[in-house]
Amino acid sequence: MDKFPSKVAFRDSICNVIRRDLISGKIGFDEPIREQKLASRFGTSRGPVRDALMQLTQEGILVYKPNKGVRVNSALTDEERSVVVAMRLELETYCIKKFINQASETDFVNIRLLLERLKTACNEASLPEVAESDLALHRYWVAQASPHLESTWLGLSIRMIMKYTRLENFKESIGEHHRIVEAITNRNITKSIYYLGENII
Amino acid sequence: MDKFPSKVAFRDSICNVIRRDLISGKIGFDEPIREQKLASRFGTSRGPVRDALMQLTQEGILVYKPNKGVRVNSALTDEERSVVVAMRLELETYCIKKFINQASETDFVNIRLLLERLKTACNEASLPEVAESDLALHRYWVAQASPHLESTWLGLSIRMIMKYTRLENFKESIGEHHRIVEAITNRNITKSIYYLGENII
DNA sequence: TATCATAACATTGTTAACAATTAGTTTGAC
DNA sequence: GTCAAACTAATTGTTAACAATGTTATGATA
Repeated sequence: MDKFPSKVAFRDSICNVIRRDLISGKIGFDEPIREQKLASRFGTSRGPVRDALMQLTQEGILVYKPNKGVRVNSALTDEERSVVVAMRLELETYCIKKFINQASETDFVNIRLLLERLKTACNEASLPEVAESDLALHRYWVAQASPHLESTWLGLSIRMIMKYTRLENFKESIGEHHRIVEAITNRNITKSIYYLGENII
Repeated sequence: MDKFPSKVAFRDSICNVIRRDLISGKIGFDEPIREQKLASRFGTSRGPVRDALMQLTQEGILVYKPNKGVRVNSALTDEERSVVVAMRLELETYCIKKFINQASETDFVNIRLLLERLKTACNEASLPEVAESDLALHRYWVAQASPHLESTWLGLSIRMIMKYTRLENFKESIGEHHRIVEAITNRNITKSIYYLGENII
């Protein structure tokens, strides 16, 4: 039975676990997802599980059919994915600009920490962990710059990752993010956005 | 006590009603939303209401605080709104292109019907009804072209509307949509997208 | 009167039981 | 042997009760 940090709501924790299972391929496309199974896995009742599934449905990861529960959503087409990429780039570009203008030294410390975490994950070659720390890093400046749009951003990013990860070239990923973080901490907007564009494809 | 078409899930109906209340200003910003109140209004228990609130939270309309429930999310800043506009335009442009290439005569009949509904609403000057039929029209080609991205699109569109409606100039709205629909039924991609860009601002 | 602890209340979080629906399996007529 | 109807099991949908948390009102004390 999985355990959680105490204060976080059940549903969020369940969401995170399911996301990880999806990224790591533990749950296949079009595979049905059973509420009771998850409930016993997490040691809760079906209530919080339903909340979590509802949330992931809205994120576009899962798809819901009345009286038949949820299943993993089918993958985006290549065209759809490129639209999603463009939208995410639009959003994240705005966030990075804003973040660079408003970031404190503490923020820079934090993103360097997140970068370290990503590097570690890459070196350990653990795909779910890489995906998670990749998202966590990007998420940091998004959340700082525009909490309003954080959930929008998350939805886009998850769907991008689920289409095909591109996260298996770990070395590249380290380099790309190192460049981005460096440019940000130098408050160089142009370079930051350029490197971001190279990363988000 | 509000009533629903029988086959639709409770949560979706509740979502729709809340969305309408928000657009029409019935529920103010930062106003708390009580589960029990909604439950008795809809004649259900709190369960389905919670599902609906969860869904709207993920849409970005509501915001959730642990143990304190949900409240209406604060409005986007002007900058954030323009980012959302750009994203929606990106997405909907793709959908219209695709829609024009794949649409059947039935589809054209349907969007003409939806256009009529919008015109009627505009003439009756009922803001919630205008907003709803406006969304319904756009939603049609989005859903046809890319069901995968429908919920993404909805989230963006709702947040746009909530910032400020721009829907009070009913006459303009009729004209704009008339031009879009005409261009689409002529399968003229260039014009369709041009008029779309004039409409989504 | 101002302040703080405490008790009443209101609201959300969780659970388990029950209802409704769907999926699967057996039965039986032909 | 095949198909359909009836039955059974599995799953989701809904509900009401209870637990945990947050909010407000009360009252004693200084």
